[in-house]
Amino acid sequence: MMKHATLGNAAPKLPVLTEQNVESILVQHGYRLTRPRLAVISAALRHRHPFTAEQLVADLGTANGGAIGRATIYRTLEILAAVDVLTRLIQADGHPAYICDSPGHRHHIVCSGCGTAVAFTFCPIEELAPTLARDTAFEIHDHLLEVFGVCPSCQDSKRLPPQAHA
Amino acid sequence: MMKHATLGNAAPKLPVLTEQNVESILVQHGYRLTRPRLAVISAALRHRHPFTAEQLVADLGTANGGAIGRATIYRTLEILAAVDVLTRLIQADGHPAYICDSPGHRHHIVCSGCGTAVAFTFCPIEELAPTLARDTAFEIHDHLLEVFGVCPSCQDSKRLPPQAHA
DNA sequence: CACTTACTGATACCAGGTGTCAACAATCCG
DNA sequence: CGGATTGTTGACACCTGGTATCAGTAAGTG
Repeated sequence: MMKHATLGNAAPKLPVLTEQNVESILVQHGYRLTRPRLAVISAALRHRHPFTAEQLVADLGTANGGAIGRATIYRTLEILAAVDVLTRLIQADGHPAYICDSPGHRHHIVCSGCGTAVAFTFCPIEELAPTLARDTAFEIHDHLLEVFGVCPSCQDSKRLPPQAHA
Repeated sequence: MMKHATLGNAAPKLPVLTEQNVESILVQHGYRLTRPRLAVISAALRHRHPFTAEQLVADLGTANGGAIGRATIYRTLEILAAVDVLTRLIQADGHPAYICDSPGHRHHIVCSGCGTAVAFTFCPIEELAPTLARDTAFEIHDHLLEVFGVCPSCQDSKRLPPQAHA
């Protein structure tokens, strides 16, 4: 068994999501393109690692140079998740974070060291669901799956002589 | 492929966890058996569905008849999870809840209607992990998996004539 | 350009949870 | 059994992450 020699796309060739992509998706869904939303989109896309909502608040919030309200940032993240260009994931410490992705069902493997997340499209629940539904008599509607581990570069830094400067 | 005709134990024959079990497990791990802890254990075991920490606070907290501090309740839940008799799971609405289980790796399928959770021991990540590790070069350490659906009895109530009294 | 309506930001609030610390009480030891 | 020791407790303050409200603002439309 276990014929899935590849995982859909574990690391390579994820289509890049641009600001233009996101903007047109928003318009297609009937959302207005406002200055605060554009700023949130731009900031979210700049992050290559998962980021927390409060990080965006720190970047863009009225407390700092920015002029975007906390509520607006949360609302915009919610919209981006609703149109499927943003994934909300749970980090190893249990706290939520967000990451921009092209639309489509995917899960993430998240590094407990640096937070880097790699998406994969293979979903083991799809094949488990029928058995599970039969055995439990539940109707299955959704699931939550995150994998936690250590990324290659954090593995390397751990292997270094422990005489680190800190 | 897909030879798992059963899921370990999806619904039947879960060994029952008693107060005595939990108490001896705690002692084995070097924890003291205090009056507040016994009360939390007893309250937690009384719940047959997942419960939130704040529910226990409502049941046992100093605000009500009880005399157990909020912090103590949270700390005790943490201990019970550490010795593996309590699972912290995430409900469909994203909020955490707790449920008592005999020790062992398991996941839950949680009803979005009534909150009922059914445990299963089959873990699809175990077989996925090697492929994932190879494809991403991550060291895999842990994972989070919850399945959401509707339990048989909530399916029934939805099927009833929609002239509900509410 | 004016108007409709979605959107914004300030503020207050909530849930869920953690840190601190003096008082307390399980257990150990003799 | 009677302390002493040390893990544990409860009150309290505080924190993160997020939501509700609502008057004011600005996108998009004709």
